[in-house]
Amino acid sequence: MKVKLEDVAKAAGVSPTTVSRVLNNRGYISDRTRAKVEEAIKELNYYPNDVARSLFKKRTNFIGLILPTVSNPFFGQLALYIENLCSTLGYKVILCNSSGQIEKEKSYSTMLIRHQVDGMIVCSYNRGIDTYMYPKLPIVAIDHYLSPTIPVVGSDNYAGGKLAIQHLIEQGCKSIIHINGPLEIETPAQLRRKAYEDLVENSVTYELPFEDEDTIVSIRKILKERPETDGIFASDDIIAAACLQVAREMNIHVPGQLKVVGYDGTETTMSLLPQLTTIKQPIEDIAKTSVLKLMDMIDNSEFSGPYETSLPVQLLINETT
Amino acid sequence: MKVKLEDVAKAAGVSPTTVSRVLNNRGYISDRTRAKVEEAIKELNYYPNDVARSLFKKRTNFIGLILPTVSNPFFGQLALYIENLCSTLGYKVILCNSSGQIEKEKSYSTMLIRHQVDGMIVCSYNRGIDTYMYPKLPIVAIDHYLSPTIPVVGSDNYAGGKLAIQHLIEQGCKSIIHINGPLEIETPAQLRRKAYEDLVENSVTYELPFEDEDTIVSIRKILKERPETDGIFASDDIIAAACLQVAREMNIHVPGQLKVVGYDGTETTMSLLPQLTTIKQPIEDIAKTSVLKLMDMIDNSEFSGPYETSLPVQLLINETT
DNA sequence: CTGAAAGCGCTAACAA
DNA sequence: TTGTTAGCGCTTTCAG
Repeated sequence: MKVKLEDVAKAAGVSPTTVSRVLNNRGYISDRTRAKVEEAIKELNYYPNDVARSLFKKRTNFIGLILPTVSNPFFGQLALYIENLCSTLGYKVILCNSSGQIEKEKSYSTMLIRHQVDGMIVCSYNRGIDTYMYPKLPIVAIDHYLSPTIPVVGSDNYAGGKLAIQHLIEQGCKSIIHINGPLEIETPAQLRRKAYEDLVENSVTYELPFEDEDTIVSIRKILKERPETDGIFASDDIIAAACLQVAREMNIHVPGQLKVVGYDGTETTMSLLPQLTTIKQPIEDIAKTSVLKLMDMIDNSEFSGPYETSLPVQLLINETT
Repeated sequence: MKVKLEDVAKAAGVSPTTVSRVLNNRGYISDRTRAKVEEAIKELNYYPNDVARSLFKKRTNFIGLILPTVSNPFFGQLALYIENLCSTLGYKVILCNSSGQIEKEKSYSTMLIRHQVDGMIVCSYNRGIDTYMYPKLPIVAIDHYLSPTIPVVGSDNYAGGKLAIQHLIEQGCKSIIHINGPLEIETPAQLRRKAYEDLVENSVTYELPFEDEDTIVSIRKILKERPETDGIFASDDIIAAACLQVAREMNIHVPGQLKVVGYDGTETTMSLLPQLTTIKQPIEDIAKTSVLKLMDMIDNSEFSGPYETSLPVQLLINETT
C-alpha cells in the first residue's frame, strides 16, 4: 500500500491536519512539530496524492493541448514552448494529437473535460465541437476562430502571405502559384492564400490531397501542368521542401528558374533546410501569449485584452529566392 | 456549480448507485431506468468526474512521458506514436520536456508520482534519479539503461553504426570521422560510436558543445582541422544537416569529396532533407513496444519478455553518399 | 499552536 | 433490479 498522509501523521505522532499544514505551509506550526513531520515524510518516502487534493480543491492544474500532430515541426516546437511555460507556472500538459480529425478532437475534448482540466489550448481545424462550449471552460484557440467566446492567438497570416508574395515579385517572378496543404482545411492558411490572391493577378491555388504520400506526385503534376511557373508560395515549409525536391528531379534550377518561399520557419526547418526562404512565425510568442491568456481566464474566469492577438511574422531570405 | 452524479440521480428519480451503474454498464438495470438516467444525463449535460473516479479506483489512466524535447523530430514522432497508441488503449499522456536536464527530470518525475500516473515512459539521459525507484512504479526506458528493474526499448544502435560505417567504407571513404551530439551524454549514441571505433582505424570522434548555436561553428572548425576527411557519420540527422551546410559554404562537394550519413530517418528529415543518407530508426515499433511493455507492467505489476528489446534499423541510401 | 469532523464526487460491498 | 452506506486521501472550517 502506498503511504498516505495519515501514515505520516501517525509516525510523527500528530494529527493529519498538522501534516497537511506543513505540506502546504499554512497556519502556525511550531518548529519542533514541523521538524518531526518533515522527518516522518522523509522516513516514509511520502508523496502527497494530488488526485485527492484536486478532488477537494476542484482544481487540477492540468491543461489540455489539442493539436494535429506533435510530429510536425511547427506544432512540435509550439508544444515544447507551451509545455515549458506551463510547467514553470505549475501546470501539467495533457497531449492530444487529433490528426485534424473532428471525431478525435471531440473525444479528446470530452476526455479533457471529464478529467477536470483547468483549461485547454486548441489548435483546431474543426469548428462546431460543442464540448468547446462547456460552461465557462477556459479555452484559447491558436490560429482559428472557434467561437466568439474563445479568444484567438496567432500570427499575422495575411501579412505573412503578403511578405512572401512581395518578395517573390521583387525577385522578378512573373508566374507565381500558391500551394496549400492538406491539413489546412480552415482559417489560417486562408489568409495567407487571400494575400496571395489579392496581390497576384490570375492567381492559381492548388490544394494538396489528404494523403501525405501523394504530395510529391501532386507537385510533380502541378509543375508539369504549368511549366511557366517561376515562383511558388507554399503554405508551409514541408510543402516547400517537396517543391524543391521535385524541382531537383526535374532539373529546374532554384532559384534561377524557380523561386520558392515556405512558411513557418521552425528550428527544425532552419537546421535541416537552411537554404529555404520562408516566413518565420513567432512560435515562442504564440505559445507565451496563449498560455498567459489561458491563465488569465482560469484565474478571472474571463479573458482581458483583445479577442484576437495577431503577432508579427518575419521574412527570412535565403537561397531559394 | 458543475452538475454531478447526484444531480443526475435526482433528476432521474433514482439513486446515485443506479446512475453509476448505467455509466459503467455494470450489474442489472431495467431498460426503463437506463433510459431515464440517460435522458437526465443528456438533459443536464453531465460529464463524469474522472478525478473522483481515479481517487476511488486508485488508477488514473495517466502515463507520464519524459523526453528531452518534443521539438526534436525524432522525439516528436515518437511522442506522436506513443500518445496515439495510449489514447487507443484508454490512457492519457502527460508531456514533459526535460531538455535533458537532470533537475527538471527529477521534478517532473516527482510531479508524475504525485499525480498518481499509472506508469512512465522515459527517454532519459540521466541515471540515478531516485524517484524512478518509487515502489513498483511501472517504468519503461527508451534507449537508456536506468536500472536493472526498468526494461529498455530501443533500436540496435551498434548495428546502425555498423551499417553507416560499412556503407561509407564501401563508397570508398578513407578518412571517416564521427560527430556526436550535445544531447547524447549517455548510452545510445555510445553504441553508435563504438561501432564506428570498432570498424575504423585511427578513429576520431568529435563531441559537439552544449550550445546549439555553435554547432555550425564547431563543424566548420572540424572540417578545417581535418581537410582530408571524406566521410562523416553524424549521430543524428540534425548534425548531418549542419555538416552538409558547412560543406556547401566551404565548397566541398557532397558526395564527391565528402559523404555524409545521418541517424534517425524521421518523417520530417525525409520531407525536408530527402537527399540525406541516414539510418532509419523504427520509431513506430519503438513506441509500440514500449507502450505495450508498460501496459504489461501496469496490469501484471511485472514485465514479461526480455529486459532489453533492440529493434532493427535500416540504411536509407540517398544522395549524400 | 493543534485536533476532530465533515466532505470533495464517485464506486462497490451489502442489503433489500 | 435498486438503494444504503462507507470510504478513496486530502483539506478546511471550527473548536479547543
